[in-house]
Amino acid sequence: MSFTNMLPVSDVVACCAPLTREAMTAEHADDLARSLRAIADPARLRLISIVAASANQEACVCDLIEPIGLSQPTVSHHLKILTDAGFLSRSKRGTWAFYRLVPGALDSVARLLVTA
Amino acid sequence: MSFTNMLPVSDVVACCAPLTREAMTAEHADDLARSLRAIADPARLRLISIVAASANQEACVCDLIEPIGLSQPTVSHHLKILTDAGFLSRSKRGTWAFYRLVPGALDSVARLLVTA
DNA sequence: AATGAATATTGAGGAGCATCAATGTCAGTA
DNA sequence: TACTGACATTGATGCTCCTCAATATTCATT
Repeated sequence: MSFTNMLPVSDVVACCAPLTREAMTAEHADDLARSLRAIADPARLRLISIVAASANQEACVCDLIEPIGLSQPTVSHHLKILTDAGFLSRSKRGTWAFYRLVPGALDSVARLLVTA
Repeated sequence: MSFTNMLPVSDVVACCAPLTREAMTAEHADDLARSLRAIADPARLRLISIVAASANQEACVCDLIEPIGLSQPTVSHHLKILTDAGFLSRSKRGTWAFYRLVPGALDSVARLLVTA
């Protein structure tokens, strides 16, 4: 996945009618597809899920590697994709990196899918 | 995309708490990711959009090729993916194939994404 | 400074996917 | 039966992406 020209969800869904209201433009379709691709992966869905279900709605990478069952570089890779896409935010404290959900990001995408 | 073991959205989302309520299982993540991958493509998003915005909420392939701007086999390919995933239904009348939205399919996915 | 721990980045291999040209299938028609 | 039109399938090509090993970076501790 090339994440040059990645723009966060909040921009993608700032405007615009839901998917089924009127024929969408090619550009709008590209943007929404980019956001959807970021969450269309089982490892990333589980990362989101674990982060959301964690105490304080945040988790550090060290807490995510074992439950996900992938290598540390791969987990970091997925976290970067989710962060670049605007679904997660990152804050570093000491040597640890903590990730948390960006409020409303998932809901924005969900709103675009909903029918009427 | 291998569509062996493809199961429609309705089954994927029959049960289960939204993504952020509790840590999801690997199987559930796989299923949801499969559904999301089906719509995480600009051409397929536009197909859904055009079908939904058409008169009677249905459109035949011949009406879709020109606005999408891809070859006829490619459009058929995308329509098959959306149909297998449970987002579109197909009905053949004469030599024409008409596609329409499966009611509630998109909403089911949207419900899983929504936060709390 | 040197060491160790947590995370990120790089590079590579292999699987998956979008696309098209060519061909196949099937219904309607002459 | 032959032919035409609408759509589906097959096969090939090139690109995208997931994954890991190896390496780099960054921060705290000694």
